[in-house]
Amino acid sequence: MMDRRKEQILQAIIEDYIATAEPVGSRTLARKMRIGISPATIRNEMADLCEEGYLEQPHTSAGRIPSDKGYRYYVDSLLSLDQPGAEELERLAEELRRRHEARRLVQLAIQWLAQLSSYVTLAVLPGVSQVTVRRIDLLPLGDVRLLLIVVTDPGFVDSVVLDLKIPVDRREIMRLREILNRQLQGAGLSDLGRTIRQAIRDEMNQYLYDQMVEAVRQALLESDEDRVFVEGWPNLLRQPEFRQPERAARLLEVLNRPGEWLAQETSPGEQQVTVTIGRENREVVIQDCTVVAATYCVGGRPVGTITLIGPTRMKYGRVLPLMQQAASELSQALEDLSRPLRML
Amino acid sequence: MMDRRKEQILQAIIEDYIATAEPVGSRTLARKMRIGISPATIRNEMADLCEEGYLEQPHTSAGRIPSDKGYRYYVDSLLSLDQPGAEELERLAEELRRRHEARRLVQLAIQWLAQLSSYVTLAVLPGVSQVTVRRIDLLPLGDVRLLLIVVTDPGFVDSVVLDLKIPVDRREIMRLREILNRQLQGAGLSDLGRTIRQAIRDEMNQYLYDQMVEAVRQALLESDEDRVFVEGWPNLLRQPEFRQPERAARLLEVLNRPGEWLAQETSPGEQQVTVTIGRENREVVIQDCTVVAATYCVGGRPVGTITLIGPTRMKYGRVLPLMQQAASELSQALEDLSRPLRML
DNA sequence: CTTAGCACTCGTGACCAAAGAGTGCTAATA
DNA sequence: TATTAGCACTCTTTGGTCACGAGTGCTAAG
Repeated sequence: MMDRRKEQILQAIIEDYIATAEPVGSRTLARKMRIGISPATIRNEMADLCEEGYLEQPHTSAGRIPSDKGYRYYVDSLLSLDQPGAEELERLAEELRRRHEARRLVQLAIQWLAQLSSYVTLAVLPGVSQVTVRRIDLLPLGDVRLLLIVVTDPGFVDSVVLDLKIPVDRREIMRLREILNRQLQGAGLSDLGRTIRQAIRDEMNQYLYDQMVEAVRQALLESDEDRVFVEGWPNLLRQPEFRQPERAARLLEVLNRPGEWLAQETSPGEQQVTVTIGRENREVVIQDCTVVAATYCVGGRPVGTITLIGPTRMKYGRVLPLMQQAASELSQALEDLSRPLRML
Repeated sequence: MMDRRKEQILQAIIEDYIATAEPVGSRTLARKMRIGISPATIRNEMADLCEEGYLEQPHTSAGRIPSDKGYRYYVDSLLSLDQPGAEELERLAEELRRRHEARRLVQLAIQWLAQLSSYVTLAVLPGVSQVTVRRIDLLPLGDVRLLLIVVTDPGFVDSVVLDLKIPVDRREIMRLREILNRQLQGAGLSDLGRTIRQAIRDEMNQYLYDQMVEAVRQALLESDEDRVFVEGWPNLLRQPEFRQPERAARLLEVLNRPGEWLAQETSPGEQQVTVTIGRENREVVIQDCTVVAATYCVGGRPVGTITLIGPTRMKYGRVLPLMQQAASELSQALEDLSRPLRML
C-alpha cells in the first residue's frame, strides 16, 4: 500500500511544500523529480495518497499539501537529516564552554536553537523536585533583612530576600548559615521545609525557626514561577503561515503562558527528541503547529526540557539534529558544572 | 495662532483617533463635540491645523490623522491624565513588596506595565558603572572550579563560574573570600579589576591573582550583556497598526536587539517621564512609534530605565501615569532593598 | 466669522469576466 | 496492467469597471 515510488512522491511533495509553503501540483512535481514520470501518473498516486490521508487539498483546483499524517510518515520513515555545520556546532560549544551559571547555559542553548532554526524555542528549568541543595548562603542586608542564596546541584543560583520581624546580629546569621549548610547539603528542595524544621529546632531559637520555614517556603514558590524561558519571538512572523495577524496573535498569546500547555505536551523521561505534529498536540491553539521537545539530563536523569515550536510545515531535517545537539551539549555543560571531580 | 477652539478641535481629533485608529472627518467630529459648531467651521480649522503641520491627511478624501507634531502638542499642552485605579496600584505595590531579588523586581514592574498598558515594555538594568559591590561569595564547585557570586548594591545577584588551572583547597578559598569582601565592599564594579589586583597581590599567590583578575573581567562582561528585559510581546499584534505583518516583523526584530537603539533614545539622568514621538526617535525603524521612558533611582541617583513602546497613536493619558507609577514604585522597592537601616 | 450648499476627489466594495493552475476521467499506448 | 496524453471541469486569482460613500475645498449667503 506504500511502495517505494509513492514514498518518493510523498517525500517530494512534503519537501517542496516545506520549501515554498505553496500547495504543490502534479506538473511542477513531475518537473522537479528527475525520474521519467508523467504528471498523470503522479496525479493518480496523489489521489491515492489523498484518500489514504497523507495529503489534503485546500480546494479542488489547488495542489496538494501534506496532512498531519503525511508529516508523521515523513518524520518517521522518510526523513533525511541535515546535520548542522561544523562552525555552527563550534559556536554552541564555545558559548557553553564559557562557564556560566546554569540558567544562562540553558538560555544560551535555546538562543542558539532559535537563531539557527528560525523558530521559537522554549526551555523549562528543573523543577523543585529535580534539584538538590549544594550550598546556602545568608547575607545580611540590614538588621532585619537577609538575602538567602541557594545554589542547587546542577548549578542554578536562586535568591530571595527575607524580612525578619526582629533584628538578628551578624554572628547569629553566620551560625545559622553554618547550620543550614551542614544540614542541607544534598537535600532535595522539596524536603527543605521539613529538613529545616529539624535542623533549626535543635539549635536555634523558636523565632528564627518560624522565619526560616516561611522564607524557604516562599523561595520554593518563587523558583517554581518563571521556570520557562522563551526565545526567538521575532522568528514567528517570518513564517508565512503566521502572516494572518490573528493567527499569529493567538500563538503569541499561548507562548506567553507556556506553563499551561507545555507540561501536557512534552513527555518527560524521554531521552531522544520527540516530535508532536499538529492535531497530535493536546492544546487546541497549537494544533496547526509542530512541537519538538528534548530533555536535558544531569547525572543521567532528565531534569528539564527544551522545546521548539513552529508550523507543521517545518524543516524537520534541519531542526531535529539541532535539537539533538542542543540537548546533548547542554546536558554535557550542566554535567560539567554539576560534578566536581573531587572535593578537597 | 492656536486659540482655544483650535486646541479643542485638535484634542478631539487626537482622542478620537487614539480610540478608533480611523481617520476622523469633520462631520463625525462635529457630532462628537457637543459644542454648537458646524462641520464646515471644523473643516476650516482642520485645514489650518493641517497647514501648520499638526494634522495630516492620508489622501484627499479621507479624514485627518494627527502628525507627530500634533501628538507632541497634545502631550505637552492638552493631555489630561488618566490615573490608574486603586486596585491596579495595589497590585503593583503588593508584587514589589514581596521582597524579591532586584532583577526580579524590575521584571515585575515592566510586566505590570505591559499588562495594564497593552504595549511592549523594556527595562535596562543598572550598568557596570552604576553599582557597587556589597558582598562577594566564593563557592567551591570542585577542586578546580569556583562559583563567584557578586551581590551589588541595589540588590542584584550575579554569578559566574571560574575554572582554575590548579587546585585550590577549601581553606584557601575561604581566606580569599574574606580578603575579597574586606577589600571590595562598596567598590564600583568598574574598579574591581584594579582593586582586586591590589587586594590579592598583597596577600595571595601570583597564580590566584591572575585567575581572579581574569575571572572578574569575565563577570563584568557577562553582567553587561543581557541587561535588557522585554515584556509584552503578544501585545504588539493587538495594535491595528501592526496588522501588516512586515511592519510588525520589523519592529519585533528591532525589539530583539534593543541594545543598539535604546541607549540613544533614552536620556538618562532625567527624573520624569520622557516621551519621544515618531520621527523624534533616532532609530529609523521605530519612527512610527512612540517611546516612553522613565528612570528608576537608588539613593537619589538614576541607575536604570524602564521603557514602553507603542504606536504613535498611544493612550498617552493612561500610559504616562502608569510609567510614573512604575518608576517610582520600583525606585522605592530597590531603595528598600538597598539601604539597610543600620548594620549591627 | 460662520455656515449651507455643492462639485469634486478618492478609496472601498460589488460584480463580472478572463486567466491560470490543477484535477479527474477516459481512452489510447507500451 | 501500468502509464500517459488529452480534455473537460472546477475553483481561485486577478484585473477592470462602476456605483457608492465619506470627506474635502470652495463659494456665496447669512
